[in-house]
Amino acid sequence: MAATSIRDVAQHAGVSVGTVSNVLNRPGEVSAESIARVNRAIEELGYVRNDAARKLRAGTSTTVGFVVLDGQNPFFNDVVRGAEDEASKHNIAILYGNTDQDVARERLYLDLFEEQQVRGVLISPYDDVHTRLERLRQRGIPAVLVDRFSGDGRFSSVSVDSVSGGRMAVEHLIETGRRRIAYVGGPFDIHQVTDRLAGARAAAENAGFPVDLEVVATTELTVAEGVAAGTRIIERPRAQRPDALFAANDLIALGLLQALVVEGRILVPEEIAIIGFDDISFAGAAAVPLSSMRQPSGMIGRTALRTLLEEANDPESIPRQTVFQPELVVRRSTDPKKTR
Amino acid sequence: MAATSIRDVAQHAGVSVGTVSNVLNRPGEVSAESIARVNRAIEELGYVRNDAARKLRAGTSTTVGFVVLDGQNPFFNDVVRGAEDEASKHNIAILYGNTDQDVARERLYLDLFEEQQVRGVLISPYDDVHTRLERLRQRGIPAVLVDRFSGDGRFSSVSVDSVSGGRMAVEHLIETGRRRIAYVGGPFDIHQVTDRLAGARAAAENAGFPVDLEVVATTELTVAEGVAAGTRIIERPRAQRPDALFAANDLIALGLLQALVVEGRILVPEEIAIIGFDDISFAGAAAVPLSSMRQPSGMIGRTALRTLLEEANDPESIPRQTVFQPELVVRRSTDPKKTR
DNA sequence: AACTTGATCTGAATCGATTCAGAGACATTT
DNA sequence: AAATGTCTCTGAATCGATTCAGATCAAGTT
Repeated sequence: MAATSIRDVAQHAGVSVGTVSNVLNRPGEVSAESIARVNRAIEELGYVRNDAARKLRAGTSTTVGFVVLDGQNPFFNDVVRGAEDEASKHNIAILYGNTDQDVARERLYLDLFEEQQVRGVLISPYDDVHTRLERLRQRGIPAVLVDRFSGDGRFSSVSVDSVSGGRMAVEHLIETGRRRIAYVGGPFDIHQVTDRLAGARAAAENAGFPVDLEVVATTELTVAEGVAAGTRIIERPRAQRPDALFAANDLIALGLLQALVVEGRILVPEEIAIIGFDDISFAGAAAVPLSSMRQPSGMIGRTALRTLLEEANDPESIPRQTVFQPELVVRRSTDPKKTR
Repeated sequence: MAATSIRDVAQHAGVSVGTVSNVLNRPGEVSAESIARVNRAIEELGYVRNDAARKLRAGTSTTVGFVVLDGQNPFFNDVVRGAEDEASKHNIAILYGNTDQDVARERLYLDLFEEQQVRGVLISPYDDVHTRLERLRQRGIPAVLVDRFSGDGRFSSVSVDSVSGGRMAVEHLIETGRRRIAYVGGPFDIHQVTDRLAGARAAAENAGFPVDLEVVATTELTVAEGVAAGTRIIERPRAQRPDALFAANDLIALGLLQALVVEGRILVPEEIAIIGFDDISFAGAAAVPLSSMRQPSGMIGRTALRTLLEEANDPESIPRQTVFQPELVVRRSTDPKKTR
C-alpha cells in the first residue's frame, strides 16, 4: 500500500522523474547537488525500486535461475554456494529449482524461469533439454550447463572430466592390488554415471593384465541405495565378492561403507576397498574415511555464473567449454596405511 | 527480441487483449470457442506470459524468498526441499539466499527480495530482523520464521522445540549412566545453540544427583570445528575428559566422532558417548552411527511455506506459531548394544 | 553580440498484462 | 413491443521505472 514510487521521490526532492532515474542508474550525468537531494528523499521516504517495472521497461533482470539435479547431494549444494557467492557480488539473486531427476519438474522450472525472464539459466540437466534451451536463447536468455559437458558445443558448460575421473579411480584401485572391481551406481540415464563407468572400463582394459569389472546397478544415487547395494554384495559367498568398489558418487559410497563395515563386519579396505566420487565434506568423517575423486565444486559454481553473465552481457559470445580435472584423494578406505 | 506479447496473440486469434487475458486468468468467463482460438494462437506463436508486466499491474508475485542460515548444512537443505515441494504445487518459485551467519548478506537478500516484491519471505534469521520484517510487512510482504520461535509472537513461525530437544538429549545421556557431560557448540549468538544448551542445563540440574555440564565452545557449526573441538578434548589427561558429548548439531557431532574415533582411537560410546542434533541423513553412516535428535525437516519447510501463502492471501490473518517436538534417535554412539 | 558547446534537467512515451466500465447480442419476462 | 437480464467481448487506462528528444543555462569562442 505504501507504494512509494519514483514519482513521489521526484516530487519530494523537487526534481523530475528522469533525474531520479538517472541518479539511480547513471549518477555520472547528474550534478552532485541533485544526487544529494534525491538520495535524501529516498532515505526519508524509504523508497525501494520496483524491480518488476524496471524489468518490464529495461528488459534486463537481476535474477538467475539454477536448476539442480539433486538438491540433497552436498556436492550440488557446494556448487550452488559457489554460484551464489559470485552472484551476490553482482547483486543478483538466484531462483532455485531442484529437479530430482524428474523430467516434469525440469520443464516446470524452465517454464517458470522463462516467465520470470531471468538473466540466464544454470542447469545440471537430466533430460535432453537442448531444444528447450535453444528456445530460451532465442528469447535472449542464455544457459550454461553445469557438471555436464556440452558434447556438440551448442552451449557453454562447466564440468569435470568424469571419464578421466573414473579412469583415475580405477587405476588407483588396480595400483593398490585390486583385481575384482565392482562399479556401483545408477540410473544409467544420468550422464555422470555412464561417464564414470566408461573411464573405469578404460582403466580396466588398459591394465595390461586381466581385471574384472562388474556393474552393480542402483536406482538412485543415495545413501539408502548404497546401503541396499552393499547388502546385496555381502550376501554373496565370500569368494564371489569383489575386492574393491568404485561408487558413482559419495552418497552411494557412504551407503556401501555403512553396509559393509557396520552391518557386514567386513574390513575396509583390507577385504574390500571403496572409493567414491565428489569428495563431499562428509567423506572424511565416514565409518572409514573415504577415498574419493575431488571435484572443485565451489569453483564450478563460480565459473558457471561468471560464464553465464558474460554471455548475458554479450549476445555475440560463442559457447565455451570449461573442463576441470578431478583430483584423487586417498584416505583409509583404499589405503590401510592411512590412519585417516 | 521475439517478444510475443498478449497483443500479438489477440491479433492472431482475432479477439481483444482483454479476452486473451481472461482466457489466461478467468477462463470461466469466456466462451469455449474463444478459449480454443486463443489457446491455438498461444501454441502457434509460442507465447509465454511476461511475469514482470503481470506483477507490475496485478501486484501479486509468484516468487517466494527463502533466506537460509547455513546452506551447507543438510538439515537446511531438507527444509528447503520441503518448502520447494509445496511451492511447486502452487506454481511458485523460490528465490534462494544463503547468509552463512553474515549480517550483511542477510540484509542484502532482504533488500533484494523487497525489490523483487516477492509474495513472502521465509527466513531462518541470524541477526534481529524484526524491524526489517516489520517494514516488509507494511509493504504487503509477509514473513514466516523458520527453525526459530517468534518469542513475542509478532510473526508466524515454524520451529522445533530446541530447549526440550536439549533436555531430552541430556536426559538420555544421564539415563545411560553419564555424569560428566560436555556441550559442544557455538557461536552463542545463534539461538538454536543457546536453546539447546538451556535444555541441557535443565536436564543436568533436574537429575536429582550431581551431573557435570561443561561447555566447549566452537566458532562455527561445522565438521571442521567439530574435529578441532574433539582434538582439544582428547589432548586432555584421560581423567579430565567428559564421558559424554552433546553436540549442538550433527556437523559438530560428526567432527567430534572423527577426532575421537579415527584420530584419538577412543572407544565410542564406551569411553565417551556422543549425541548430535538434526539427524541428518549422514548421521547413520558415520564412523560410529550417531545418535541424534531428529527434526522433521521436510515438514518444517512444507508447513512454513503453507503458512506463508495463507498469510499472503489473507492480510488479516494473525501470526501463528507451529512448534514440532524433536524425537530421540538412539544409535550406537550412545548405546553399545546397538549394532548400528 | 551572436554563436557553439557541454552539462544538466525535463516530461511524455513506452514496456506488456490486467482491469473494468461499457457495448452488443440474444433470451426471457412483463 | 418494451424492459430486463445474461453472457461475452472490447479497448482504454493503469501499474512504475526507463529512455530519449528536446529545453535551459552558463561558459567559452569568434
